[in-house]
Amino acid sequence: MTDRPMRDPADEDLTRVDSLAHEIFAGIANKWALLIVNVLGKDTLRFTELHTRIDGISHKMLTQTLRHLERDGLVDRFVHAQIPPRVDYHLTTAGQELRATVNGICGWTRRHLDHVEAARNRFDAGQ
Amino acid sequence: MTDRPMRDPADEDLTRVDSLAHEIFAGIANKWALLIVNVLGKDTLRFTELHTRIDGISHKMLTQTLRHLERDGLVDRFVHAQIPPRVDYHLTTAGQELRATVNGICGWTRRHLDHVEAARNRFDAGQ
DNA sequence: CGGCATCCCCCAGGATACTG
DNA sequence: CAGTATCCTGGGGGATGCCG
Repeated sequence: MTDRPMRDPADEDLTRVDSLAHEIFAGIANKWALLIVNVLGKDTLRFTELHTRIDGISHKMLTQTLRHLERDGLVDRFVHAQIPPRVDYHLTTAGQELRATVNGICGWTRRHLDHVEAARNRFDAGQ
Repeated sequence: MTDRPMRDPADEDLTRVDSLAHEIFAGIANKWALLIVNVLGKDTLRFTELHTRIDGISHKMLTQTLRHLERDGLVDRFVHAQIPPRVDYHLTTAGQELRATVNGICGWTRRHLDHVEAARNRFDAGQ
């Protein structure tokens, strides 16, 4: 938004709010984006399929997040010229690479359900 | 909030909004939580150190997110009985495990700065 | 079916200030 | 220095409706 040209890529840092790196990171580090990347996996899914597979996401957020991922080159969008419309989504190579590490977080979550639950009980017990 | 007892761990699914897995995942899948985990790394840092290392985070969000991570058993909190107060934060074993994959996302971001920038230019060019 | 625009509400989260 | 509490605003995000 503000004009801030000629930024040296070397000083791009995730922890600098005004850096490109931080901005890209922030756009990905939210549950809907990560879930979409995870659910897409290696598949090619159409809009409605994603919508049904990702419980709780609104029509609007799905569209919006998919646009964002497409713009950042994580998702390819294929529009079939037919009625009714059919639009397919697929992870790009870069998207696939991200998916690999996102799956790590998903896996971690599933493996630590009990750990977290126990920690919460302990924490809540001591106020 | 709603009483939903006796949930079979087997049907815990990240994509079910009312599942424990989704709730835990959602609490972690946001930029501040991930950045804190990343910045903490293997170090032991006090509140102020975190605050200065993570540009842009407010006092309130840092406290709040640290509490959340502590409650979920990702962060250990050490309060030194002294004046002025000194509070140290350190990743638990579970936190370290998560950090490994979070670093993957951070690394991915840094490696794909150019890719994303180019994709954005292409996207914006075609409207 | 999928996209986009509109309306609108709620709360995430920033700013500020007071304690121990 | 660290934590908690209060206030207040912006925009995230849901609901709805209309197009191609």
